[in-house]
Amino acid sequence: MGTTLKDIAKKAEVSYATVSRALNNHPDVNKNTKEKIIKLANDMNYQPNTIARSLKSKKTNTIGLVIPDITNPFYPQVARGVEEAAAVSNYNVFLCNTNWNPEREKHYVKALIQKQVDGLIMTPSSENINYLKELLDFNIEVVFLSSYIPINNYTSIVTDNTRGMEKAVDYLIKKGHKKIAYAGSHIERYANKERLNGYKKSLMKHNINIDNKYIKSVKNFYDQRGGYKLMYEFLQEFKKTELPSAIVCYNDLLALGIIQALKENNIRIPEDIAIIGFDDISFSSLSEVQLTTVSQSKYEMGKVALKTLLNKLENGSRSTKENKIVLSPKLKIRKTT
Amino acid sequence: MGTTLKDIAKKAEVSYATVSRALNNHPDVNKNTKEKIIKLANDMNYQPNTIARSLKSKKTNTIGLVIPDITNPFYPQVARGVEEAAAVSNYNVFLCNTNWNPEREKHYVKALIQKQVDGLIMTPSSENINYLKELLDFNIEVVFLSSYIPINNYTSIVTDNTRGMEKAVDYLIKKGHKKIAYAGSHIERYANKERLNGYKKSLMKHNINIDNKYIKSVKNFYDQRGGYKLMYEFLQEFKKTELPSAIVCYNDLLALGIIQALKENNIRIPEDIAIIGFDDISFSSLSEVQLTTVSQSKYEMGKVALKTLLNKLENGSRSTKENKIVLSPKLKIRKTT
DNA sequence: CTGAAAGCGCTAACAC
DNA sequence: GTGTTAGCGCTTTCAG
Repeated sequence: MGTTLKDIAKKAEVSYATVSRALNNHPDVNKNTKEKIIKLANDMNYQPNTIARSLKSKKTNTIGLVIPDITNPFYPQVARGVEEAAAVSNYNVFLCNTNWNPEREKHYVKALIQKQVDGLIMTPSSENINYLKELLDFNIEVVFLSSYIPINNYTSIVTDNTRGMEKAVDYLIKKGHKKIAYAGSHIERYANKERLNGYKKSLMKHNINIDNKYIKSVKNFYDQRGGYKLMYEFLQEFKKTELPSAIVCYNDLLALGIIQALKENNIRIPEDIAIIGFDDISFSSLSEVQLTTVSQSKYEMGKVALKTLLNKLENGSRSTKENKIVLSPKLKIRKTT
Repeated sequence: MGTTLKDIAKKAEVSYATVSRALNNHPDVNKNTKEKIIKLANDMNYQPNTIARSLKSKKTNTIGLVIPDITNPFYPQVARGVEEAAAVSNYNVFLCNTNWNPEREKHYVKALIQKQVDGLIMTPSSENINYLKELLDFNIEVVFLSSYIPINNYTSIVTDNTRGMEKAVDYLIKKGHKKIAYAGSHIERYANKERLNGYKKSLMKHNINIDNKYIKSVKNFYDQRGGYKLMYEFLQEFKKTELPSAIVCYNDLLALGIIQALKENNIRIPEDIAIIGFDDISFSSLSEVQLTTVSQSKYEMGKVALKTLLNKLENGSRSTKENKIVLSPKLKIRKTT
């Protein structure tokens, strides 16, 4: 078993309160005894039991990171940002993969609350307000990631989705494209809606008709598989000459699936159809892929989320006035356009 | 503040010991009072403070996952395996990215110990025995991942690296390759050594001379950048005709970097040089990449690691007799060979 | 079946 | 400058 304060106190022949003080750099403690205690603590390889400390202080220096799927390459970057910033401030982070499953998510949030995490950073599996209000009815501090949840005193860290997608479409139009399709994901999700808005905004700005048959959304799988299936839907519905000349995608994973389907059908990229993704996951820049995409600052996003959360923890939830912190996306032009 | 046992006890007009019993399904508690208490607990949205419980029970149902870099696509899969298996058994997992930095690693391990994690799953930043003995001198249960550490009662979950690489080289030789190079990583690491052994084993088996100039290792970066630089070294050292006709790589990331360098030099894959990776990260199967590779069961590995750890926690460190649990790799033949 | 009380390891008033 | 003590929220003997 681990050494405790008492063990040290016994050896040092002082009360254990003194040991506590010595080890916590309290001003009022004799220099000699302090040194003696510190030496003893080192010798005995004393590790404070932070759980006991937390019980008293009501602070665990622990946060929960609740995300849908660490396997989507967007998240590891974010997680790294969260984690590194957390380490700097002496926090540890619980990783929870909800798998887009609200039941699992509830379970996780409960478990985290019971473990007394100081706060939560999450990309919720559902953005339904009532669901979230119920889920988070534990007066716990939460920062949302990549989801905008318009509840008072919660803040969300997001990329400017609309602007990002608008830039992408602007660029396509400048290159002469007229028939541009939008391949979306979770139809009701904030990020998807915003990106779709950006798409529409650009079209309108350029007096191009918004044609609903060019707007499609993935049903079940929010990764390559989804994009792949979605592209086949396009291929079935349209004659070759009616196919869009460009497709902007909700994210890179979808884009990759779409590209695969196109290749299988000997449709050239970008000559026949140009593709733009969103996220800029690491593999989009591979020489083989070279996907044009709207880049999100993933690492930065994680870092900002963590810092925002800590700020709230230290200064109260209203210390961050913004309900939304918006990061700027960048269009990265590569070989698929 | 959260509701506590006492709050419930007050309302229920019983002692809080009774509440504890009722909520923990103790046999000896009156059915009516039990129901009343459970109802009350629900109404008051009672969440047990597991930290207080842990202080008493000396068990936190928490483990630490210490890995070098969640950003390397090998790890998210493993992490998912760990995490999902953990969830099933009601454990939570702390994610720690060491960034291959032993100092950070020490810091993390200490923090985790202080947070009283029940055990650790780790891919250590260094496999030095003395380093690890010092690091883990806290009688804490540890399962190693993808690193084999020959210390009593510790167990390691690994892929059969030697066999995997051997298969890869066997296959190349069968296809007629004679000049096969090995692109390695951390020269002193277990996994690298084993893979290199597999490479040599196959060559010897087929009476092909082992030529040290065909064995190279990455220096600083264990990802694409490393492979990229390494390939340029090859290109500088050899005339075109002397270049190997195939390269087996320590992992997919290196392979990807090598491929990029080859493309830049207009060397065709697989016609001029065939490439085989190791890991089978998700992007290796992309239609653009189609990397032939030795596939590791990453998700499985995480799951097994977690289960092994729990087994040790429940039944003692010697309950897992194997010092090493070995998973079988599979050669996935795609388009780079 | 239920209550009283000790104690997990630590912090922080409060005395002296 | 140091010791005593209460208490964080919970579990678990021990009595009754």
